[in-house]
Amino acid sequence: MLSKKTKYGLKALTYLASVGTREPVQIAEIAEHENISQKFLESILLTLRRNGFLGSKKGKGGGYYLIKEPNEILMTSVMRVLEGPIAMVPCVSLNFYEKCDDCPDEGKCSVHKLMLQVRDSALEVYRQNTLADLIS
Amino acid sequence: MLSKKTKYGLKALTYLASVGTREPVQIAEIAEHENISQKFLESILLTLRRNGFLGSKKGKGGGYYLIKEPNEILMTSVMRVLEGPIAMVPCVSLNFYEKCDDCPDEGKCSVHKLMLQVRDSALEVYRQNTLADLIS
DNA sequence: CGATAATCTACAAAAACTATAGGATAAACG
DNA sequence: CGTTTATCCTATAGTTTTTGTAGATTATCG
Repeated sequence: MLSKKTKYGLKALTYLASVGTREPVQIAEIAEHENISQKFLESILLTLRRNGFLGSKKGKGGGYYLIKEPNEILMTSVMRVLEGPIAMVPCVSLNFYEKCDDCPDEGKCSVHKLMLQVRDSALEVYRQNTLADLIS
Repeated sequence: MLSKKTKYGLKALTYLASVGTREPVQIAEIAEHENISQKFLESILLTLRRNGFLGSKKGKGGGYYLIKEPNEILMTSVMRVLEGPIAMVPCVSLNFYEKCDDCPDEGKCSVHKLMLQVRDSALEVYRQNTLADLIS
């Protein structure tokens, strides 16, 4: 299942992209427009900022804004930051590889074999989509 | 992330398929061979049986065995039973559709748009793989 | 300065996952 | 029969992850 964190994060990014301008948008405005708990959204926007997707401005007239063009924001990187590894198993992860304790030979592991294909197909989708592609 | 339940369930199915015969295989043997907690595996095999993948036999010489040919067991059905819906969001699920509370218009939702593609690509992988394909 | 809005840490509630316990049931076998 | 074997079944406990909430702090604007 997709976490609410990812869902809300994606919606927030989409909203910021759809606004068009680079003017800061307040958390409250995003939260209200997308029906998200403001405090929860707050923490999500914070991680998006720390990972280079958003800029922020404090105080009156402050808020969050996109740092890059929507068509430069790949879903691969967004998903990795919000949802974590794209692979469903660490042993097929490109960026977060880890060997399974229980598995003596990855080459013969059915789970490995299947999840490798799932990872590749998901990766292709995320690579083909930028934030710009998700705006209707 | 793939749950351990799914991982272990897949491994158990693979093991039963690789054995080849339709002779019952004891839980203990599967658990030992695949490095799985026996008691946990027990509950997993039970749900696989209840969902029509396995047959079982009690008492001496008992155990679990495949009911169908490995090439007739599609990963779509295995994954749905073990892991749940293939879609990452209920609003793009074929078998478990549910509308989002927070989303006024699915057609305009960026999450919906992206997850629809992810579902389709995952579905294609699962449809192309039977249990027989996962045996090396 | 006073109001506004993001920042940050810590923590709490809820849900999901990963098992474990222990008896019930059924089959095989002598 | 009765004993042994192995699955069946329910309940529950422990852990981790998710989903938030609280409250004080810091920066900015006018």
